[in-house]
Amino acid sequence: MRAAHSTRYPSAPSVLGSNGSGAASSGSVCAFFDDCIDAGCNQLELAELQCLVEQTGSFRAGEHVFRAGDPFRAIFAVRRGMVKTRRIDNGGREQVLGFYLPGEMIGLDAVYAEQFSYDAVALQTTSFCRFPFPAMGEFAARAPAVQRYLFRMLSRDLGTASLLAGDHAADARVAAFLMDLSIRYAARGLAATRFQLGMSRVDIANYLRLAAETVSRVFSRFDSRQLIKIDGRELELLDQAQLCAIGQSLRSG
Amino acid sequence: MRAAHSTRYPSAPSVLGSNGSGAASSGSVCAFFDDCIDAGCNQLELAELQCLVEQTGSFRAGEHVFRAGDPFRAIFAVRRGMVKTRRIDNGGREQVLGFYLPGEMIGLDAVYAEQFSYDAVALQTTSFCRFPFPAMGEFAARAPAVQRYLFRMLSRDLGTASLLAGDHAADARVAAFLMDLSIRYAARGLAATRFQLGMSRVDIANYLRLAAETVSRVFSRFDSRQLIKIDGRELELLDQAQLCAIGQSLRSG
DNA sequence: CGTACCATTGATTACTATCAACGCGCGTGG
DNA sequence: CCACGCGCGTTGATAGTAATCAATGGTACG
Repeated sequence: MRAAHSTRYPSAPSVLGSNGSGAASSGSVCAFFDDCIDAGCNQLELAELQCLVEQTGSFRAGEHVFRAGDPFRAIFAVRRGMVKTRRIDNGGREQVLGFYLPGEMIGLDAVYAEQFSYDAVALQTTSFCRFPFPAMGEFAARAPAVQRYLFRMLSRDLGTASLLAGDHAADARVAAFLMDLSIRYAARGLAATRFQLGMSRVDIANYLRLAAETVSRVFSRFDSRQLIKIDGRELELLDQAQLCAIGQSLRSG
Repeated sequence: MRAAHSTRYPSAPSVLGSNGSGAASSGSVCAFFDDCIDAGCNQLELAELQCLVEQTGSFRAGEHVFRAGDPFRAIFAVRRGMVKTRRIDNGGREQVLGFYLPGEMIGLDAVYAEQFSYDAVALQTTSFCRFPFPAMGEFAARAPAVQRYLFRMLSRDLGTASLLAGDHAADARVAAFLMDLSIRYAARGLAATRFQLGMSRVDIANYLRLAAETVSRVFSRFDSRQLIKIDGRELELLDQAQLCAIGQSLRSG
């Protein structure tokens, strides 16, 4: 499987410490730095990037980080907490577009647009690194590696979107969803087999285009099959191989 | 990939000569030129762009334009015919990702990647404009308008992908699909209420994540409801307003 | 002229949405 | 302090919809 959000990010944390700034915790704080290093940013560029970034205060659960229609002024990278992005369709119904874990970036696709096309809502107490524009854009224009990186992230999101859209089996979607989370946690050096899924069943269901009851039932089924152990939002993955298999099979063998 | 791509754009689309014509896009051959004009490319840049483009020979139905894994060397814009993009998942099943009409561009998301992530297959006899890289990339780097345009197209694709992913009602998906086609034909100045859908029911079904039989049934239902008139692959839209409504309503009112 | 492939239609099955009821934890306010 | 409401999560019963299996006719192509 491709793993929706993830692939690259090796567990390359402390590389940043090289240019002074106190070593950021064990898990890296921000995808941007890591990936910039991978992408070949030189030290000068990296230092410049570091000067650009700001830290936001924290948002509480339910608070908007930005709304659809807000002018685009910055990219956000989650430092702590969790965020969902969503859109409200013409019928007034919410459509959850994605979840963002610590270290992941939101708002990339608005880089060259004038405004955001969706809401970002904190699911827990959440804080960010903020990369302001147009300063950031100018920087990117001068640093090809950054430019390329932005593009690649965009392309990646594009592939991701169509991923969950694909299969229709509820089991498959949920399994793929769990494995995706696991992989993304692992990519940041966080616990990948035992973690809190920070969002409600309703949000998961909406994201996967299922009914909340169905999600709940699938969880129960997986639990009784010893594939996972779930208690409220506390999750443990017991058989990743099989989950992965379920996630891929629509109906084949 | 055979075919003689050597010519230098002989029958240049008349739209290009529009120093002040304003003829706009009535039957323009290639989206790139039109949109570049909209995006504010100056004449110098436009002329340069024209030098870069090549024409490909034609591909027959079933032939590959490129395959997943092929090194990325160019963006393709459909001149005539139709193309589907697809991916083969680990189970060996085909997943249709999209269809491309005359004037539309394929391969954008590979701009800064090293290789294509999906196959492109001609559904009919199809020919292309070909924008070679890295020449094109260097050009884009020098022309901010082009750069912005590429990004915007990428973002647009991203939004589109999640569009069809959303709802689950077969009627809604098919209706949205038809309206999407219609709008895209209209955008290129082609007949928008009466056209040939160039792909098989199987491809449509795969794209919409439905069974082929279901697509067939929905067509029949729409036909008997006087929403469309369909005979084989010849389609006429009789009630676009209602189709649009069906396409958006999942279950609201 | 036969062999695929495509499209349509019918019968049956399987899955998931929906409706409904219940328990739980939490914050507010009486 | 406790009652209450509210959002969340689980589970059961039911119904609707689309997948699947199956059969048929049309058409393009060698």
